[in-house]
Amino acid sequence: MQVASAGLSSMPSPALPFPVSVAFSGMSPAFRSALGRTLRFQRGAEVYAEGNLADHLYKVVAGAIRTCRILPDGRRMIAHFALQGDLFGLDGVQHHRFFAEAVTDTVVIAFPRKEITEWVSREPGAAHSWNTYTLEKLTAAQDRFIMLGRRTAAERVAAFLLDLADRGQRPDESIDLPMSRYDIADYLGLTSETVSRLLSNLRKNRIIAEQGSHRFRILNREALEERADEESI
Amino acid sequence: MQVASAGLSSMPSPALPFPVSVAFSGMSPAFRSALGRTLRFQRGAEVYAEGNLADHLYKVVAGAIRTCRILPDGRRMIAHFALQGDLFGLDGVQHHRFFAEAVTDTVVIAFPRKEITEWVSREPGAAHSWNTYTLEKLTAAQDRFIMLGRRTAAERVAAFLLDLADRGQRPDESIDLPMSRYDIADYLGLTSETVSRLLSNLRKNRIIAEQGSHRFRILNREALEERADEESI
DNA sequence: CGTCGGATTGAGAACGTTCAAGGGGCGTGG
DNA sequence: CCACGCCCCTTGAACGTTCTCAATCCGACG
Repeated sequence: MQVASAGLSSMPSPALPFPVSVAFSGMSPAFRSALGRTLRFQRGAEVYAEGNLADHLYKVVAGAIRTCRILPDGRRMIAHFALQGDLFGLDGVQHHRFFAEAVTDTVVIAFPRKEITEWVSREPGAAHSWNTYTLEKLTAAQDRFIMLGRRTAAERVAAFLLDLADRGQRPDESIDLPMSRYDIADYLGLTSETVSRLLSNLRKNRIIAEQGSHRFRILNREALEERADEESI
Repeated sequence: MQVASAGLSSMPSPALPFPVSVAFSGMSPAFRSALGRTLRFQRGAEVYAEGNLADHLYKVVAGAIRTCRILPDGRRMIAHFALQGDLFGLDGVQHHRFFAEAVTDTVVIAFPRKEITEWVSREPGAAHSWNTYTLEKLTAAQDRFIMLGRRTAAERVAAFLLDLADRGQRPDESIDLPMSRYDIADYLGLTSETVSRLLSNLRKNRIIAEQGSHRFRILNREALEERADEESI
């Protein structure tokens, strides 16, 4: 499993001067764990449960994490997919209001929130960086309201693929979908059957090409963007 | 129009020591405007447009505000209703990504964000308060994902009424719905007809009683909570 | 008293779900 | 190495919830 350069460096414009923001790549495991503890999770393993004390923030080094909630009747909603380089764990003030699981075998670094708080109050500019980061997250969440409230199934799936493509940043427009159709459905507020049908439809229309059920390549980005009804800002 | 005691006091547990947190009620307009500018908007008037510089934060003194976005084909989504005492305007890092309108005739106070930033960096504890506030907003947004992605129309309407009842804090379980059925629909990801039908249904089942189309009273809170499928945490 | 915007109600259509069956990939065990 | 089983994915058909279109109603206001 490839280990990415880590730290809290996926932060906003003024890169976070938090000590962990240095690249971890070449560091010894001992030093790395002094800044943030490295944890490994097997596919399906729980990182934290709903209700747990939210005393850490996590960064995905490799793999993928989903944060979910399950309703009493079994309906599940996925709030967020954290991919390589993404932070997660900000789903509650005191206690986690979602649970987090590994989508695939995953390596994360856990940073005590206390340290972040101290860093924010200590370093000049840190408060601004941190604030910008949470504000960006808030803004992204609001965009998702529109997705879930006003977009059709086809638009959601197309937008999801584009989002993954942009986050993946692969040169050849290939998309790695580590999660199952069920996961995608629970992220988009659909059913796995609908997701499957819509992916098939995109394949039939030569907009995407399948390379195994968890890897796609965008053949016609323009058409995909049209289906996502991209209205930027 | 009744004017509430104002300031940024609707903030998290450790009340914000931002200068404007003092009650405005008895102050002269001159002094009030030195801290935050008081603005009045007629029903339907725009507070800010999508794309405007997000250089202020607003507090509703009286009335109600909606923050919305409209898709190219006319579909509209309302991200947030700001009622008496609520803050709004945090819908973008640099520029507003939604527009804000007055639902009814409304009085708001506009605080320059610059002042808030300065206050956060100046006052001890302010950073923590502010951070907690944005984190609470982020958490609330995540809860809304479940609402929009996994709840039925009936559950959404019931939960919406309970939310308004709790925010309104009226002793007699009466709910003031300043917004139209269209607004409610665009907030819940439904159509106005569906909202209307479900409200009629609640009325027929003696769960709520109508007191004019913009005021309801909860007759049977237990039944309403059951329909909202309340699963706390 | 008439007009207008919003609210309500009905009927039919559509989108997405549900239920059901079949297929395929992968790991495990024989 | 092959067979089996387990997921997960795919596809089909029927169903149901919600939307769309349309008519009517109601209350506020001139």
